[in-house]
Amino acid sequence: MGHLRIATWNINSLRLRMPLLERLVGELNPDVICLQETKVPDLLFPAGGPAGLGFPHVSFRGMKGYNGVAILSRVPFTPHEQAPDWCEKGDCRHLAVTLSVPSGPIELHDFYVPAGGDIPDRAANVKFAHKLDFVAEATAWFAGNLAPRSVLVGDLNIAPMEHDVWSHRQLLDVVSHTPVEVAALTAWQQTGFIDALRHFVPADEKLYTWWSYRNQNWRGSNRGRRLDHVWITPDLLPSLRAHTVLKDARDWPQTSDHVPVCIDLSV
DNA sequence: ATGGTAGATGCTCTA
Repeated sequence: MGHLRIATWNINSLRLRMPLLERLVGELNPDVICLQETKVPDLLFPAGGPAGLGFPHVSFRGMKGYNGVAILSRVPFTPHEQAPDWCEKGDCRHLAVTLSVPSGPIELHDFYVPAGGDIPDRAANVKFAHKLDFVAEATAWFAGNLAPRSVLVGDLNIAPMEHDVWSHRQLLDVVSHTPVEVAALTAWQQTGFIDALRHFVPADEKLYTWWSYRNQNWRGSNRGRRLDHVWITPDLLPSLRAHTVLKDARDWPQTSDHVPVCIDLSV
């Protein structure tokens, strides 16, 4: 039996941070990398880059300037051709593939959920409405289409638990931790997923994957949030071996405000 | 209460 390490990272511009992607490969040696905010149109995707890093299997969906997701893999996969167009915006926030591993196929979803703007009010802020609608659509879709042996990763832009943020009280009205968002994300997860990171880190322990660019003393003040997630279906729980939150990546030169996260599965 | 930074873009948006 082998192992499969699946990493997820909001890279915040793939072209700018190809050297950091190489560093990620060197430090974590993942078998699969799911990226968000690639910010590169498909025609400009650095096609030879992933193969040069040892990832010959690539799927990507990008657009000019914003959003964009990509899956890079050492193991063969089949891309899903028929993915929902969430909120009918065509805005490149989701990719799915079926990984071919010895124990059988694993379905992998890579999501970049809308950030939602600054005002946590659906009526006053169309970006917040979009975020809630996106999560509701995803919830409905997974309620009817969740496959066995599924892994869902990505920047979900919601920190659901009290200790997923530096101050539960102070962030209750801050987009990413409002009760309505938490309820929405919880409903999505409850379509059939286990929170793989919290399997390892107790609920009363702080766990963050993002620290704002606006706080240069990010480690000292440690005002982080857990916006990046790894969910698995219960049938994969016996295979779940380890997790990593690569916090030191937040100190890499010209890095993303998110850090890479990964899990190890026995396959 | 405010503003702080970053990336892509092109005289501003998104995060």
